Formats: sequence, structure tokens, C-alpha cells
Amino acid sequence: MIAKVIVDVPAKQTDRPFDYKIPAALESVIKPGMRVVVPFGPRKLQGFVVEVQEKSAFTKLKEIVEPMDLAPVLNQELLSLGDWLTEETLSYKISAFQVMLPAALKAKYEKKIRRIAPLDHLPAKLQPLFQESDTILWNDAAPFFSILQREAANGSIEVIYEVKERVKKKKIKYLLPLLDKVALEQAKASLVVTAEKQRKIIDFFIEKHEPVQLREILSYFNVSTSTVKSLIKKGILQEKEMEVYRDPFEDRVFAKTKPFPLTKEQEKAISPIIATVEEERQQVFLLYGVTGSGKTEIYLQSIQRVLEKGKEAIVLVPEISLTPQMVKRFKGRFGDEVAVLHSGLSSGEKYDEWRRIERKEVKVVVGARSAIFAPFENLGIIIIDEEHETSYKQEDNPRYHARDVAIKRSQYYQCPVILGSATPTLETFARAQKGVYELLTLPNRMNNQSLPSVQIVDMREELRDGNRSMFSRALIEGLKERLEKKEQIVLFLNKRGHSSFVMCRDCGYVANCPNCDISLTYHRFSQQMKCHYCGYEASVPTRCPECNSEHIRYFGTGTQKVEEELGKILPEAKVIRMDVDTTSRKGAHERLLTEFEEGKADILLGTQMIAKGLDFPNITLVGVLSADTMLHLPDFRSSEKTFQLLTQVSGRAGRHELPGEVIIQTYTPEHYSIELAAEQNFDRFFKREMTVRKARQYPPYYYIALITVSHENVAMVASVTDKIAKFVQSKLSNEAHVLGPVVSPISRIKNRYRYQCLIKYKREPQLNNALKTILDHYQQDIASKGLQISIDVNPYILM
DNA sequence: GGCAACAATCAA
DNA sequence: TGATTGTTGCCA
Repeated sequence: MIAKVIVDVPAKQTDRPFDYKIPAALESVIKPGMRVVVPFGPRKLQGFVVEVQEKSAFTKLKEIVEPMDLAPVLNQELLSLGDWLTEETLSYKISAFQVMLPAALKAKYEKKIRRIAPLDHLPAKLQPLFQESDTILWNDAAPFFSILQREAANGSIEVIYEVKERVKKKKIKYLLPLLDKVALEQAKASLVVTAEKQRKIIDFFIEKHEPVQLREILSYFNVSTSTVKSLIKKGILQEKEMEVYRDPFEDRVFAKTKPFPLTKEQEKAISPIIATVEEERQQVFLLYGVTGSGKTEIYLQSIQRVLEKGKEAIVLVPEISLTPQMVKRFKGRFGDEVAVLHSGLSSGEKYDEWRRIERKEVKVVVGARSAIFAPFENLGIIIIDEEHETSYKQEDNPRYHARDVAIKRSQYYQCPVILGSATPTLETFARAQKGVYELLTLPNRMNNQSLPSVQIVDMREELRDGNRSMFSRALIEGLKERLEKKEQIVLFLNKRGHSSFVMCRDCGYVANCPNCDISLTYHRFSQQMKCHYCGYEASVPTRCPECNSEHIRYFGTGTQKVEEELGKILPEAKVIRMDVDTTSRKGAHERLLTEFEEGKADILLGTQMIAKGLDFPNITLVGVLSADTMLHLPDFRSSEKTFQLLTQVSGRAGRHELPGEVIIQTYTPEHYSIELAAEQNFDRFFKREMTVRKARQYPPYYYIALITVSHENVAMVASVTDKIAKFVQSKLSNEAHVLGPVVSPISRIKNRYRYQCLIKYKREPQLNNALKTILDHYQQDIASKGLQISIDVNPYILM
């Protein structure tokens, strides 16, 4: 029997199955979707079996070394989903398979050298290396490369390649009695008088005749391992290892919740969903509802119905809002049937959650983007909350969008997909209007709370009136008022492109990264300047390198700066700051939010991460410090993103009894995305933005694809990109437009120059082929000269 | 991706 | 001449 194997080498030439002979002993074992170890050239690699067949066109086949799994890790559906992903995103098969699995299943490779000849036969230089052991790591011997080469040739050493698993299954030691109760009594009696502790442990096991964790025994009786060891030695107890799942929510109790009665509007929205569940029909729904309109309850009750039918559910939420609050709602309703997958878990924890899914121990998965590949085999519904979130698009290969994968999987399982949002992407809303998706609307907040009142403050006027601080008078007024009333405030700072940088006040010099074309970010904590792209670090200069002035200092309005300013204006206010710096430690995010919820602070100050999911009754004021930082990014979606963000942030205020107020500070108050966000008027924003997109020929009127070329040599990048642009143009119809080549918005990263060209098109069946041809054509230069060509079909970020 | 085989270049 | 550095084709 022959196995067709995709080998773990992400390269054009190896992006096809290789045939291997299945050893007779493994014939009944090897199945499609299994990971195997195969010889490839002189090495051993991990590979995925994609097919098992009788014959091969090849004669000199090598054999599979061993399987890496007891059962396939990819089922038929996921295998073909992998093929589809490969086609859609122009990536390698191996990358597609690996993205569908937890990182823990990716192989680790070790290269070692083993001594064969006696130690004193080896060259003197090598001898000390083998002093300790017969096999050493290749890296430890690398300096002696040529000697090693010679010795390997004459057979006194050999190079061995090992394929290793990345994680170990977690095991816990248990103690259990080996004897029955009567025999235990006898054993106890035969102990020496002084063995008081041992006797107590035996008593315990007479009482409770079952395995107990070793750890618990040790702490409960306050004994050392030697006490236990001696009991084991006497044949009274036995130590056993049992595999356990790492449960990230261990020791946490989730209060059970019951389905809430639905409002009229919710009823109306949920019934078409339930109908498709019942009829087992594929359909995409856009659940368009303002913040606080009760979308989650619709998700929960739809899932309920799916579970009753014995099927499974996937719920995607943006990483950023995968907060304990969100998890609580799902765990509360479905208890142990829920697995949670997010980036805060260790790779071992992720793997364990994945295995609970694979073994059908759970029925619901709540997770970020990659949870869309949860290995369910009887999917009944897929829900994508906050559909417009950019985090659903993976920004490196395979550059997939979770929404597309969801729709693909729903077609296989004939089940509904629900896209939920208060501010859907224009693409999605346009499709809903055309009837491609079914539109479900929740126009009102639950309990008819009114939306918060929004005030736009023109910061130019503040400046004219002599207020040079970053807080407008209206905002300071609002802050003072809430502090007096003991109500809470959320201050939102859009950090993007406006983090602290170091600038000379005399000549305007800005400290830039020497490797990348962006300014360095100032970190007060370490007194260093850092590059966010390549990690370059330098200390802040005391004098300007350009004009030697001493007036060089950090600028911009990072959260730290705002915190300082707040401290000056309102010294009595307690502030919790949430940004990358304060939340990088595990669990910090949750801890800070809990503190705020418990009222330990008056003001929550933060970046993007506080825009979503917060639902605290005491928040009555939300302040946006500068609404327009995002508006001026070189991206056709900047208006849309600004609108979404402002609407989202505003939704944090007044979600309960107390009425909410929002203050938006801006330098461009007349911009429609700010005005309409203040009105919370998505429908008008949609119409307005659609006319812009139509005029400029952008999505949803056109599809786009972005080709980015990078290399250390500018001239090469420019000429390659130019040739590519011309080639693409020649392959497409007149309806398509190729823009560029132009220099990328970030013109250099890690010393590599970047050029791009943007393709706008409506229907181009030949496009994917043309793009593949480009990759084929430059394959040589990509492999040997370090040229990089990245192709993103339907990109989200144009940088 | 990474290896071996081969070619080119360099230090004496 | 051997030893290092660069280039290329291939892996079943």
C-alpha cells in the first residue's frame, strides 16, 4: 500500500504529495489525515497523509518511518477544506494543514551527531565533545564542520535526524491502594510504632478506597515524598500516572443561567435561524443590531436548538473581546459542553481544549479566529460575533478570512452562519441588501434604554480659546461631575500611529528606526526607544543628533502621558490604565477589569482593547480623546474603521439604568464618519460611504488583491514589481485596474524595501492563475536571492 | 527548507 | 592544494 504525503517543507517545489510505501505492519494503521514521519532526502520530516492507495507510478519508494498519531488529526472534510484554502489564499498545502491544527502538533526537529568509532579513534578536537555522551546536538559541534564531514564520510560518526512532538500530554500522579480493606488493616498493624504518618495515610485509604492525587495526599497529611515512597515499596500503595487535560478554567464556578424570555424583536430575528437549523439548510444571516440589543441571547438560544438536535456549534469572537465576561455567558449556559480557545492559553492548554473537541467531549467552541477549524464532524451552526472585526483576517500565510472559511464549512454541513454586528462591514451589509445574506435586524436596545447622548468637541476651537491641554473643557467638566457622583468613566485613546515618539523641538528631528521606515516608540518604563516592527532598541539621546539641541524629548499622547496629565488635573481620581504594557502579563487583563468593576477606580483609561465587551452599570461617561488619529491612515477603509470604533466605544456608556454620555474630541468634527457615529446612524453612514466606494472603485463594488514585493535592493524591488504589474494587467480584462507599482506605506521593514501594486477587479476568473504564474516565475529569485512576494487576495490592511 | 554536490574564490 | 563561500537542483 502507498501513502501520498504532504511533507513539512513550505516551498513551491515540494507543494505536492510524495508517495511512500506503507510498511506491512502499518497497513491497517495509516489513514488519510494522519501525521507520519517520513524520510525526505537525508532528513526525516513530519508529513500529512492525504490519500492511501494501491499503486504508485514511482518505483524506488521509501517507507514511512512511523505514524505520529493513533487516529487521524484531520478528517476528510478538513483535508478538502485544506485544499480549498490552498487555492483561495495561494499558500502551500502544508501551511494550510498546519493552520487548522493547534501549534502543539507542529513537529520539532533535532539534528544530532552520534559517535560510532571508539572515543580515542576520533580526531583530538572532537574527543572533548563526546566526553559526556555518545550523542550530542549538532549545534554544539557546528564549529568543527569540516572535521565532522570527514569523519561522517569514513563512518566514525553519523548524523541523525529526529522528529519530535512539541508538547507532552500532561500527566498527574495518583496514589491508590494495592490491597483490599482487610489487608490494609493488617499492613497497618505490621508497621513500626514510630510510623505514625504512614498509619494515617493507610487509614485514609481504608476509608476512601480509590485513587487520590499524590499532590493532595502530600499537602493534606503534610508529609514528604519519602513517607509515600516507603508505603509504595512495601507494596501497600501504588503510584499511577493518569493523563489529564489542562483546564484553564479549573477552580472556577460558572453560575448556571437559563434562557431569557425573548423580546418581540428577538423572536422575529431568531425564528428564521431556528427554521434553517430545523431544515438543515445552509444560509448566511446578518444579525444587525445596535450594541445592547441582545444579540448574545439569540446566539445562545440558537445554539441551544442545535445542541438539542445533537449537533455542534462554533462561536467566533474577536480576540480582544474574548473576555471573561463573554466566556462566562457561554459557560454559564452550556457548562462543561464549552471549550474555549484564545491566545491567552499556553500551547499545551490549547492542545488540550482541541482534544476535548476532537473527542467530542464538548459541543460548543468559543474562540478567536483559528477556532473556525474546530474538528467537529456534525456542525449545526457557526456564529461570528462582531463580524466587522479585522482580527478575523489572518495577516500571514495562509491569509484566510474566518468568514469565508465559515461559509465554506457551512456549505458542507448544510447549516446556518450568523454574522453579528452593530456596525457590519460594507461588504457584508451590501450582500445582505442584495439578498445574498438574509438580514435580521434588532433596532432597539433591550428594555428600551436610550442610546447615550453624544457630544462632539472641536479641539481646534479649544486651541483658539487657549486650551492647549489634551482635555477639552467639556470633558474636564464631565469628569469632575462623575467623580462627584461616584460614577465611572471610560477614557479611550486611539493609539494607532500616534504613540509617543521622540522629537527635537528645535529642528523637528524624529528618531527613526535604522532598519525600518517608521519612527521609534518611546517607552518610559525602560527609558528606551523601540521599533515595533523589528525590535530595534536604543536609549533616548540627551542631545539631538541633527542640531545638537538639548530640547529633545518624547512627544505624542500615549496612555502613560494621558495618565500623567490626569494626575495633574484631577489628583483625587483613581485611574486604571489598560494598554499593551499593563496587560502583557497573563491574567492582567482580567484582573484590571475586575478591579474596575468592583469600583476600585474612577477612570478606566485604555486603547482599542477597552472598546469592546465592557458592560458595567456604573459607567456613565465615555470620552474619546482624539477621534481622528485613525482617519488619516492611508487606507480606503479608514472612515469605516473610525465609524465602527466610535460607535463601539460609545456603546460602553449607559447600558443600564443610569443614562450615558459620550464626548468625542476631534480636529475634524465635520467629517461624516464622526458626525454619523455621534448620531449612531449606521444606515446613513452606509449610504454615504457606499457612494465614496463606488466613485473610487473600492469594495464592495470591486474586489481587491494586493501584491507586495520586498528585497534589500531597491532597484530590484522596483523592477520586479513593475514587471509584475504589467504582467497582471496583460492577463486581465479591461474591467480590472492595476494600480502601481508604488512604494508601500511602510517603505522599509528590517532593511528590506517594499513596493506594492493593487489590483481592483469585478470578475476575473484568470486572476488566481495569473498570480500563481507570477509566483512560479520568480520562484528562483524567491528561493535563492531572498526576494519576497506576498499576495493577499481581499486584504484588510493595505500596508 | 535544507542538504549535498558542484563551482568559484581565496590564502599560502 | 585545501579550505571556505556561493549556487543549484532535488527530495518519493
